[in-house]
Amino acid sequence: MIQRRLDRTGGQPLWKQLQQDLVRRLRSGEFDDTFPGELALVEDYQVSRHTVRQALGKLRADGLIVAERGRQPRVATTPEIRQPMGALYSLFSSVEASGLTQHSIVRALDIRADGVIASRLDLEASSPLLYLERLRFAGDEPLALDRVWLPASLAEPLLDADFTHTSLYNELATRIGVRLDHGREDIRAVVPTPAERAVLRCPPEAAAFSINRQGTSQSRPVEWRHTLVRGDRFALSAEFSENLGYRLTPAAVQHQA
Amino acid sequence: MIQRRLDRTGGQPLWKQLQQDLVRRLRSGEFDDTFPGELALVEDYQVSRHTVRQALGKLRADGLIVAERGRQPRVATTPEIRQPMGALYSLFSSVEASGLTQHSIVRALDIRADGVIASRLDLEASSPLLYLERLRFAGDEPLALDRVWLPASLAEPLLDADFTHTSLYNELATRIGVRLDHGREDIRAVVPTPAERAVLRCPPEAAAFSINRQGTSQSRPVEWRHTLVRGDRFALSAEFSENLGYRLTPAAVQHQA
DNA sequence: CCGCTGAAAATGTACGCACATTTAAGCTAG
DNA sequence: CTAGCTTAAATGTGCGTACATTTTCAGCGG
Repeated sequence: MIQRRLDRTGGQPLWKQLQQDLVRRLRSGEFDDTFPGELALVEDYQVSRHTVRQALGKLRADGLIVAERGRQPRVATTPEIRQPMGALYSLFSSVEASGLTQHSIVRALDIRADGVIASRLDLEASSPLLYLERLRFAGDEPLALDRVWLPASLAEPLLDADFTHTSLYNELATRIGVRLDHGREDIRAVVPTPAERAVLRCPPEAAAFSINRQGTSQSRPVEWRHTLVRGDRFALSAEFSENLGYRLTPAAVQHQA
Repeated sequence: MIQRRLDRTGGQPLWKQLQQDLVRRLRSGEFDDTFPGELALVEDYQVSRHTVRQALGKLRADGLIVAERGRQPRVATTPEIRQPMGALYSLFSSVEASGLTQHSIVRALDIRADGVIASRLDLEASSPLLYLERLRFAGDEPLALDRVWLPASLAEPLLDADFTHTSLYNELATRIGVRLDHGREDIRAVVPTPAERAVLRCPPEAAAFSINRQGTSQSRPVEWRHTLVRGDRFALSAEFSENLGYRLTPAAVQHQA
């Protein structure tokens, strides 16, 4: 094993550097099979076991690894169940879990200006925005009508992207290197308008979720989104406890209306 | 300072005993002015500073105390604002925050049996249940129709409680000593039936949230609840980030329809 | 009386050691 | 070849030490 070096000039605590380096290596998949033991890390990084345990303790507190007596630490199953995206993510992962395939019809993808939306993104009213409107399907049935506005200065490279099968966040991450780390959303129960009902092919007596959402990346507003989700087949599901707080979980999806 | 004793027979780790004792003393209000320093605890409990730090580290991770270099630890302000209750709690606290007063009309409070609900509470189908049905108001307008079932074996003392102004959880905590620590809920968007619409005084074109929820206390199912919330004036609001996960926040309430 | 300085105190970091307890692996006997 | 035992290895607990860094406070001088 290669001896790894840490910065001992006192800029950052050794255990913190070690923790960060382990997180990095862990995310790279290096430890998918086996996680190194404490003594191995002592050897590799040339620090005391005390320091190693301090770093591992933090990783354990974050739920990245699990450790037991006499047994080597292992990478926690479902490493990072971080709820990345909120209610929408929960809904779409519910569909995924139910075995239905998802795809979208792109109804619009262009650059336009909208003063109201721009102000919600902390932009000048005249700022150009990339606008993406999709009708999202779960299986053969429409699931949601999704409209997103992003600053064109940031998102213009996505103009030629194909959004019929890939997610916006995927494209944002891979092509622009922007990852949402914070957001806010409002969820309302509404009755869709006749026009919306026609697009979503809802039965006449169905309600819907209306979700407004602002996503930010490093404190900068990156997206404003409005999604209308059919309420007759999809539900939000959540679990909460003292330790874990409030967590959205994949819900059951009714295949047939 | 009195020397305090810990059990050194190996039943439980010293740091855990210390942690639990400190939590106990902390909750009793003993440390409201000043929290003892590490060295003081070393003296009091006759353990090493390492052990004391291990216990304090846990308290700090739980957010009970805050510590800084060179400064004595202090009891954390707002000790535990844990999101206790999920979507419903969020909705009702939104109303509270908007300045509207809340009260309820108790439509039913009795003991009855319901096989379906009982099975959801992991009880025999014939088990008696305490049933509470309330119409909850925000200001002068109905907000939600709330129906709760609890095991009668547990909740029977609540039969003579007055639920027009106090919350169920309050009564559960003070009169029975049960506090919910875990729960699961489904949130659906629905169109209320004409009967429901009449009770809630909804406009004809309004949708509603239908929330089903099971609450547990120490792994034992304690309540099953169904709440129908008017969707024309109330929304769910949430914030999410990498650090804090998904947190429901009080939303704005529209006073006028 | 105010402000500055320096000492004392407190926590943070880092090292070392020893032993307990549990798991995993290897080895032996049947 | 398998079952059971023994041994090695790994983590958990607990103690000690030393020094760094920061805050607090007392004392001193202006």
